[in-house]
Amino acid sequence: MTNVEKRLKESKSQFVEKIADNMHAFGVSETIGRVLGIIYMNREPMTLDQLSEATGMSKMRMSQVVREMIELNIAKKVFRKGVRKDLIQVEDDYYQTFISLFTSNWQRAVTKSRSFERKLQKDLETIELDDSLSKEVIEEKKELDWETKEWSDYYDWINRLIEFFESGEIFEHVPINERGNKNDK
Amino acid sequence: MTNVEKRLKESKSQFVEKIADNMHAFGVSETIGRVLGIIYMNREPMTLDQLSEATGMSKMRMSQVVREMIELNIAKKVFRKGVRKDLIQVEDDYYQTFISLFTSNWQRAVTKSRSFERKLQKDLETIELDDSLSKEVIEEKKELDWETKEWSDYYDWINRLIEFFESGEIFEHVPINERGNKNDK
DNA sequence: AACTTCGTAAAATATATACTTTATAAAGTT
DNA sequence: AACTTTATAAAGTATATATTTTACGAAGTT
Repeated sequence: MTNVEKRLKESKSQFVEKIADNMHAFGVSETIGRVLGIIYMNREPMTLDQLSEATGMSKMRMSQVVREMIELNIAKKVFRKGVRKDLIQVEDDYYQTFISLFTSNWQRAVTKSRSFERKLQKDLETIELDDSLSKEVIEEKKELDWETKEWSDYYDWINRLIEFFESGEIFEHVPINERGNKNDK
Repeated sequence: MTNVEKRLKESKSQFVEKIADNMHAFGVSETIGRVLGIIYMNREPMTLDQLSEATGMSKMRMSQVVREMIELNIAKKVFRKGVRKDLIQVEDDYYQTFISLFTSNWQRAVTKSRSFERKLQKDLETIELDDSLSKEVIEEKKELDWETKEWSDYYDWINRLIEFFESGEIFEHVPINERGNKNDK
């Protein structure tokens, strides 16, 4: 391997580390970022064995990580005729990866919260107010009712925010700085 | 304490747990969310001692947590005449909290990345291409140059996204579902 | 100046998260 | 049917993150 080749390889691996680091900052495990970076730089889908080889981690761990990535919508399994092993392909658009990472996270939070919300609201509804209660207590009840509604609106907003990102509308208002296509450099 | 009062208190504490849980899902420690919830529900700024009492955690931990919250822009120390202890107040707007949480996180990632980006770009610039190199190697060098620029654009986009959120412009496109003011319920 | 009160740094401990090993089921091959 | 290959579940181990304990300096009080 020539000196230039060595240096390019080194730069490439630094780039992968940068992707890993970036994604880690955005709340997923560093390994997820590293695997994404490795497949991205490879330009071709990869198998669990190849990933295991490339990361130095166990195949089992790769299996776990890939599953997480699929849940996050930043990877998918692809089929190729004659190949028995799973081939994993990743999202190759930085912006889309960013969006998937956050919206799937937000979505999970919304879903989780909804059922709790209903439960709390039901609880509050069954609390009967009568004249024997002090002004302060009645006031507090009202505040809690109000907070619950407010919280519900908040989650509604997050839902609309998710849609705003996933539909791509965000790019109309925060446009990508176009630099031409990868293939006409 | 009457039965109603007990149940209200229970609902209130559940609400705090919900805030904690929600914020945990958004990448900060559960304790940060709990502290925010506690101060929020208290409607008044609180001291480290009060927080320690309310959470059952050490005062030292409260000190650490509050500092993190201040860095995240979701809390601040307020001064009150005659009070020596620090009084901690929190952001009381759900939407603003959401925004601060994410933008400060994104901002940190951008800052961290910028210096690395420059370093990598410099490295790549010093790699000289000459005719002895294969077509593949030259192609690979070009791809890396392209990726570096692409990555730089991506961070630029995140910066503009941060501004889009922090300026409040986001609310023009994903409006809050108005329900009137807290004080006219 | 000696004495408190308060906040936080540094080191030690506990808990949660990331990762590996071992074991097993499903599908493909002989 | 016996034998491989592949993926993943369950349980155990290691590493990272959250939290407490101990200690100390800065500012206020007597």
